[in-house]
Amino acid sequence: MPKSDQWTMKDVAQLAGVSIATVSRVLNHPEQVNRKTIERVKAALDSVSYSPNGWAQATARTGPPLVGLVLPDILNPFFAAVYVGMNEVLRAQGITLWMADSQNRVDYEREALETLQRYRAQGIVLIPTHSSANLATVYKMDAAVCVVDRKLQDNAWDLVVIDNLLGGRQATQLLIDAGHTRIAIITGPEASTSANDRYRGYLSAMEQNGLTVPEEYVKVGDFKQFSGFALGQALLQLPERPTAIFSCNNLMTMGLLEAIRASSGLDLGLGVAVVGFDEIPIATLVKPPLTVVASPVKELGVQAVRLILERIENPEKGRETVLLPPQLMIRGSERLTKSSQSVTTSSSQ
Amino acid sequence: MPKSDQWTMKDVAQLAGVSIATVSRVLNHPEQVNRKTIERVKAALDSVSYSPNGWAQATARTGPPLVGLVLPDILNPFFAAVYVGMNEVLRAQGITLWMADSQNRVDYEREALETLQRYRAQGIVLIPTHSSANLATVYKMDAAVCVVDRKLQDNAWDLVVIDNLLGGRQATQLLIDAGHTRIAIITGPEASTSANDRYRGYLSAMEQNGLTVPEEYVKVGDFKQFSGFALGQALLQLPERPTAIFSCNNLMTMGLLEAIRASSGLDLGLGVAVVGFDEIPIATLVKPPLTVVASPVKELGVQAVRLILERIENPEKGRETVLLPPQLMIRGSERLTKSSQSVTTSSSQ
DNA sequence: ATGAAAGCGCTAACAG
DNA sequence: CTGTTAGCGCTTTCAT
Repeated sequence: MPKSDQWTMKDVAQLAGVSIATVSRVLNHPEQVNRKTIERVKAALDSVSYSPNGWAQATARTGPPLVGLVLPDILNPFFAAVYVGMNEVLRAQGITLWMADSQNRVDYEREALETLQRYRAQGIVLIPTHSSANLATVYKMDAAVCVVDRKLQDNAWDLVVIDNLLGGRQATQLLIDAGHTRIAIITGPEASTSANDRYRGYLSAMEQNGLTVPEEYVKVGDFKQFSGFALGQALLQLPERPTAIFSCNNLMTMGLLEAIRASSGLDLGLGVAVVGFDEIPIATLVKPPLTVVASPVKELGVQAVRLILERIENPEKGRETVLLPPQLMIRGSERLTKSSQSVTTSSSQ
Repeated sequence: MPKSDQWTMKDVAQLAGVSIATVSRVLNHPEQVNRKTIERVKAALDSVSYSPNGWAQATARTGPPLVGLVLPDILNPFFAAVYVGMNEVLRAQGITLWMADSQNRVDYEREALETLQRYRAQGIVLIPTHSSANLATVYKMDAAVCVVDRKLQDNAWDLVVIDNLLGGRQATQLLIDAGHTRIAIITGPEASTSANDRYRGYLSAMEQNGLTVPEEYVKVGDFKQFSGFALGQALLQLPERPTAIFSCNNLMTMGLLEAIRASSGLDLGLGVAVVGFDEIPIATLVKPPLTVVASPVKELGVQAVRLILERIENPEKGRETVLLPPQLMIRGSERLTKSSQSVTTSSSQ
């Protein structure tokens, strides 16, 4: 319900019978103003429920503290958690956080970065969509930049990532320790460094244990639920079916579970074991509960903000990389249940 | 990597040997400028990779198109989907979307609203945390306001909501049709109008079918996962245990499933049936797949933006309410499986 | 303690 | 076509 147009300081000044400077003072430095004048101005102020024009304020001062977050998909709870982590510490500092969803598109990502540049953001946290597409744009940023979760090709900025190599290795080792030898992997897009690292961790653990990795055991997904489903089905239909699958992100794990559920003669823990990367909300709801390599997601945001704030403070500070160790949540899905031999018969009745 | 401070139009003008106005022109109305001058200015422009100061632009013009979204919890995919829906249509219009997470706190919500007011947002989409706490603040908004998903006490603004009454009725009827008579509900906080409507829908369906609702069958949760878990456990331990439970939102349904899973002698479809409100990502992954009353979530955002844009166009337009019908996703969890009689014995071995 | 005035970086008439 | 000029709404000297 827009009222008459917006009130300016000039209006208020006129109302209170003072100069515009005085109004500004009661707003920003009340201690410099006579108590009685304050009263009068305040009365005028909320008689029109005055609200300062943020844009004008910003030009007159240096521009307000603003930090931006550009992420690939807000529907992914992983990324949403980064927002939450950042927001918690920024709010305490009185800094505004602006989030943009690039929808995994490099052009949207570039737009978002340019917007942040236009508004002179002091800091930018970027979860890149692609490891090199927007490199040039990022170079031009006048803000403190911190890259999160996925590496850029040029490692010139502060960085906060999960130790994906370690995580991939741990997940795989978990399966090996559970007695599996035929272990498949559903990894992410080649452009994703996290996916690559997890994959490399997998390879390293396999090799270290003298296990072979048949080509058809390596499926490259796109980190979305459907690819987990489709590739999961493909794996389950192999003649030499893997007994364990390592799924490289939350959404694909969901899809994989769906595929397993849809398969005849198989079930989680019955004929096929699973370890996923990333916590998923249903991990404790499936049977057996799902073992995952969980990322300290909110912590990613918290650390990113810390680095940003430090760099705003001291722009000359050396580049820093924070490697957050993943957390093993061992819940049971990494092993087959006793009855797994009888699967085919028991479920076909 | 902040470079020397930021370049202004004045600098560029000087570099190109033209007036500041000319620079502004090549940026905004190039057709009014000599081709050769354009070249020269453009050269200067990107020799310093100039980026206009958005704040200054905003004061000089009317202020750029800006629409805000204030929601209670971005980690809840339901709300995140509203963001996505809004973003899709706003991006097409070249309007910037600013999102703030109120974390379900009225004070944070008020802060966010005031920020939007300061930046002269042209439109605000509000998913309220409380039905009355910030009423006064919302009244003062100079923007086109559209309330989404939860009603405010004073129905003075455009509104887009799910038809919760209908949804509650449908969910309950589904259970009744499946043969249940002992039907419990886990509803949401009393302050939430959606929760109330769903609850009323439940009551109405029960009454209409001549079924009684024992007091202990009505549990009031807080829309978070844990309350679903705790209240679910409480229900399952009742002497006169309900055979069906209607859970009133996504998170609590997750908790409820967890409680069922943790219970001895019971399982989904074995002794207890469930219908949930809101789609959840695991709905198709549990066994039997979960029947839900799903909300067209992105559509909430799309409709909200439509109303906002219409009102910006014509502020005098009458208040509008859009009631989106929920969608029944009948998947099986609303009924008990044949073997449900033998549950207690079969699982106690 | 207060007002006048300059300026923040940019846009948009208004003259030539 | 281009430069001069007057704002936009606010903050902040600099006087008084």
